Amino acid sequence: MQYTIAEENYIKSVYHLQQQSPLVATNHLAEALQTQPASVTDMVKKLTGKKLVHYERYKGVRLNAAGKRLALQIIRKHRLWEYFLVNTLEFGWDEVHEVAEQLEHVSSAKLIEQLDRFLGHPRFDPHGDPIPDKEGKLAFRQRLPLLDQPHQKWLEITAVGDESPALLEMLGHHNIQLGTRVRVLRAFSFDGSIEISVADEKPVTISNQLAKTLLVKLIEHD
Amino acid sequence: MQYTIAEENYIKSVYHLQQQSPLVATNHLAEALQTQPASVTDMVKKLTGKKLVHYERYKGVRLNAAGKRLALQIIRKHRLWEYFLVNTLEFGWDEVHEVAEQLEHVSSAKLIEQLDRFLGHPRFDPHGDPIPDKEGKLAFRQRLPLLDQPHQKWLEITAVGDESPALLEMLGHHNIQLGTRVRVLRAFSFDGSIEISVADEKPVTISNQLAKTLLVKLIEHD
DNA sequence: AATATATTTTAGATTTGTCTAAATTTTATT
DNA sequence: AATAAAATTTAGACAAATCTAAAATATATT
Repeated sequence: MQYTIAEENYIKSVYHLQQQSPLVATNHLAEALQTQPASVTDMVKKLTGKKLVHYERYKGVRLNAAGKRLALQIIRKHRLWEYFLVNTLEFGWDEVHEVAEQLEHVSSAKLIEQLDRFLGHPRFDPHGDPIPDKEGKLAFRQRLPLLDQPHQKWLEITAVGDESPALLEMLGHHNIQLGTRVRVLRAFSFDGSIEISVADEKPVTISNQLAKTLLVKLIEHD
Repeated sequence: MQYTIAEENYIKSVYHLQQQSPLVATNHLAEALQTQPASVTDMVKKLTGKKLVHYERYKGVRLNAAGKRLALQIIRKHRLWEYFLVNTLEFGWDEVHEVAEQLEHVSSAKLIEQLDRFLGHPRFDPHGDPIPDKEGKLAFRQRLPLLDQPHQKWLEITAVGDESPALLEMLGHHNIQLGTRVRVLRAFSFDGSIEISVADEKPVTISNQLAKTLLVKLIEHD
């Protein structure tokens, strides 16, 4: 079957909100979709009719197996397009979201398979989020807040928790990208900022807020 | 302003139908858009209100300057995407139309400019149709029906008047592509077929129908 | 446990793009 | 020029997705 853009957007939002809690509230969904709760109730009933979600009045919604499959397909398209925009068309990170929101609704299995192939089957998008494969499988990679990491250990930036131009500017300033290696040197209790060394260069101090937004994995030292 | 997909499709259809005659009939548009004449009347009134077309009851529609500009923008997107699908994602000619119909409605000036740049500013799409530039200008190239060409002169295939898999198969069989050079050797009055030499190889006979579908330009012999 | 507050649903309306059937206008035919 | 046929428009209806306001239900507070 084919779904409308509105239906696809609801399914995607339910998926994302379920990462926080397994049952998604009407108001939550309404806020995420920038719409009114009454509209959400209507659409959720429709999606129940189409056997994509499980829903109980006044309780909340969650995706069923078919809904989850669909959500992962849409997310796959979104993230592949983001990868394309950044790596092929030289968009900045912070410019891709809106465009990918549109491209993700283009429906053609061949288009996505060929795009994936052209891009070399990337497993992570430009923000470090995993790109579901054809079967919906997500590659795993640690995404621990830089803030809480042990000192002196080598870490690699794996993802960012925000896609704003402001963050991109900040990272440019500090010479940080996905894949950059850092070490936490010390923490300041005054404002929660931390001192880190970026790519083994001279130390810089970054704010608590930035350190919470950067996600890392622990790496073997070498 | 932003236009809906339906509005864009109407504008594009009016543009194409105007190539045949400057004033487009309601029934003509209805047929092209696979819809009912009554729906066309409604939409045409809406487009008149949005100052994209000039319309007189019972007479017909034509694009005004703004409408033509919009049509060329949409066609630019359509043909750039077709070029991308064929040349980057290795689609066949005959598989691109549907997908490009969807992609052409994605709205992002940067997307199109970067795509155009990535593709190397192509001036003709995979069917030989010109790709409007940013300002809406179309490159000119002769597109004369192969059928009516003088014998013995060197000709180059510049476009095809049809995008079907059947035509693609036919051309594959005869080793003909856009850019291929041919000469008309003789015509048969029995069924209107003609004999041609393809790339100076052994002669082949092609049907009247095929000879009408292939468009050529005259080239300097060398 | 009763009541107040917050959340969610229902009811009824609106917009967009479409439809069918009937009415109108134009074009073609006698 | 009158009439028949074709094309077009109008009128009224419908589905999708949304809205506001009111009603219903759940949760929190005393």
